[in-house]
Amino acid sequence: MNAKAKLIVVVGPTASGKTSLAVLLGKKFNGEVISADSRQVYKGMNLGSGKVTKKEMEGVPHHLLDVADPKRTFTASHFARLGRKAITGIVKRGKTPIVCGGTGFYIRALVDGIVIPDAKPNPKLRKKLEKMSVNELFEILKSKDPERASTIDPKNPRRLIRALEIIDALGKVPELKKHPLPYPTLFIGIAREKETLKALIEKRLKARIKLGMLSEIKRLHTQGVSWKKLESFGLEYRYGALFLQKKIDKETFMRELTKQIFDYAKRQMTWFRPDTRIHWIKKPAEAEKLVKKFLS
RNA sequence: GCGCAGGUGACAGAGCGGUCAAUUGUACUAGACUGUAAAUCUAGCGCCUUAACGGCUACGAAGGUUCGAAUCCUUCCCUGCGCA
Repeated sequence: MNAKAKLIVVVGPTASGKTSLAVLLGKKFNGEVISADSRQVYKGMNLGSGKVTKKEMEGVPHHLLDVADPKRTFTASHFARLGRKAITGIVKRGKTPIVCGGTGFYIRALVDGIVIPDAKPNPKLRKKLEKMSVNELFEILKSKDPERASTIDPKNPRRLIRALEIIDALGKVPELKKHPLPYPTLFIGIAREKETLKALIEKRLKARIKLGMLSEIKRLHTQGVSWKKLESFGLEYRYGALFLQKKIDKETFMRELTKQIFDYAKRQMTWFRPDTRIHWIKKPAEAEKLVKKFLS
């Protein structure tokens, strides 16, 4: 449609300041933000997921927030579909889409357009397969689709089960294909020293708790989100749920959660680090400069 | 001062003559990622070596016994508990 349309992607570990950078860029460069965060898509999960508030948006429209019900399962596939739609809309309006988030897989699915095999989650089959050992699962996979077996992590039950699920629906796991978005794309990554990040994580966690993060979790539970589900969301929701059920005490809650968030940040970096397209910046001004040049 | 127990890698804690650079947990570090991705999974973790069934230094310290010691003996240092 718009031959001149360009895309900006902001990534970085949790608590690095992506949200405010995206808003800043949105304001300066007439953009709209597409959140790429696997937890912020859920309604009612605000404080625990670090969702931007209306006020913090400063008038910059945000997409892909509150698009899912936490009682149901939302996936990368849904995200890619909705994200694509949102970006098309933004481009049509003559504005610049800014994808911003910490979920590497979602960003890859959306921006690089990896074609996720068209096999819906099959809870019945999953339940059955979950009872088997990794070795058994791997043996079955090897006999049914040796190609996928040769590339898969043979010890990861989740991957194994999904592969078998795809085979159940499609016969075999299709070769990985990509349909990237057709826009020139600038990748910006927020770099943070380990110690700095640690401090930011601690500070942010304390602030969230003060704002009522735990009552938010309690409310979700009251509204019908099971403890089990909340625990599966990880981090704030997992440890918050454990604490509210009195499975852990306050001290353990704080200590473990802080550590887990930091570990998560490291995992995020493992994901982003090898991506050579990313321009790592330390200050918002650097990002501004990059974007200015990129858009001109 | 006497009696008993004990000192092991970042910490906790196994090992009690060879197969031990030393089980395990935690911590730490790195990595993977085809519809759960804040999830799920993997690897490394004394030093040297690209790596090794390779070399070196190691189980409080110093000696000793033995073909061989983290493991046995002696002395010393330190810690805990009991009695003075």
